[in-house]
Amino acid sequence: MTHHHGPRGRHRHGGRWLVFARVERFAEPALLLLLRERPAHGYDLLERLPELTGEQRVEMGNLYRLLRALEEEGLVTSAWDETSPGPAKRRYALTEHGLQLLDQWAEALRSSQERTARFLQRYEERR
Amino acid sequence: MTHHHGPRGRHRHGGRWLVFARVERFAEPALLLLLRERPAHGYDLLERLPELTGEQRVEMGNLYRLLRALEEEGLVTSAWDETSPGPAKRRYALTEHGLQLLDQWAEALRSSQERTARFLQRYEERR
DNA sequence: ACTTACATGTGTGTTTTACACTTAGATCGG
DNA sequence: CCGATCTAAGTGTAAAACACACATGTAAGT
Repeated sequence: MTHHHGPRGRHRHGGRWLVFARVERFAEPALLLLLRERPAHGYDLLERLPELTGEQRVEMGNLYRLLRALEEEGLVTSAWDETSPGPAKRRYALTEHGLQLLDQWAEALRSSQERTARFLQRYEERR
Repeated sequence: MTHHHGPRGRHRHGGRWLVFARVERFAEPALLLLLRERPAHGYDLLERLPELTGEQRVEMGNLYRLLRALEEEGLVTSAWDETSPGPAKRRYALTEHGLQLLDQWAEALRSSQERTARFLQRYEERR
């Protein structure tokens, strides 16, 4: 049974297109920001991400993979949380490098805001 | 010789990350907007796109494919321009559907602006 | 005993983007 | 005339980003 996905940023729904206009890799700066506020484990981050990404829920499989990738790059560290009860939790914390990358993201997002603002201005100009 | 691509939205450069924070599929609304202003052919659009996307040049191979995809979806129409001299030009024009999709994009981009603004606000809060 | 919530993952297909390359008409310098 | 360069439109393909399905185990509630 082959899947039939539409384009990623655009989905047909009730005869019209739904467009999302997401920033690529936005889950990354979102994670870094949440982790700057306080260390947390994956499931916790998964639940708090929509505060930043909008209603759109980040796919959990990819989230865990992303966290491990960030760790490989030295942007976060992790350790099993032995203290708390329940299923084993891997607790992530931001590193100095991760903090720096977050700063870069913030700058890039400000540029993105300006680009989009210019687009919208030009869109409004002659319509 | 194997290629070595880094992550798409992030590239190492001189010891630090360069982050771009691009909106996914942004070339699409950019094309639609340019075509709303006046019909044009691919190469022309290629040169004018950076006005909207920033310095980042849109990859030409993908641009031509995107234009044909837009046509298949009925968002633009095209015809060979017989009149003008030089290499054959395929002239693209926006359709009513394309105009509607552009409107959807504009709305989505406004939402994106708000999301990003919220992110940046939260980023600035406690730093 | 069964279901639900918490928690962390793997497998894999699709879409989007990056990079390399091709073809062909026209124009310009030597 | 010959080669380089600009204009114009593509193809091929690999990597990266993302979506969807599924697996595994703990704990709590009913």
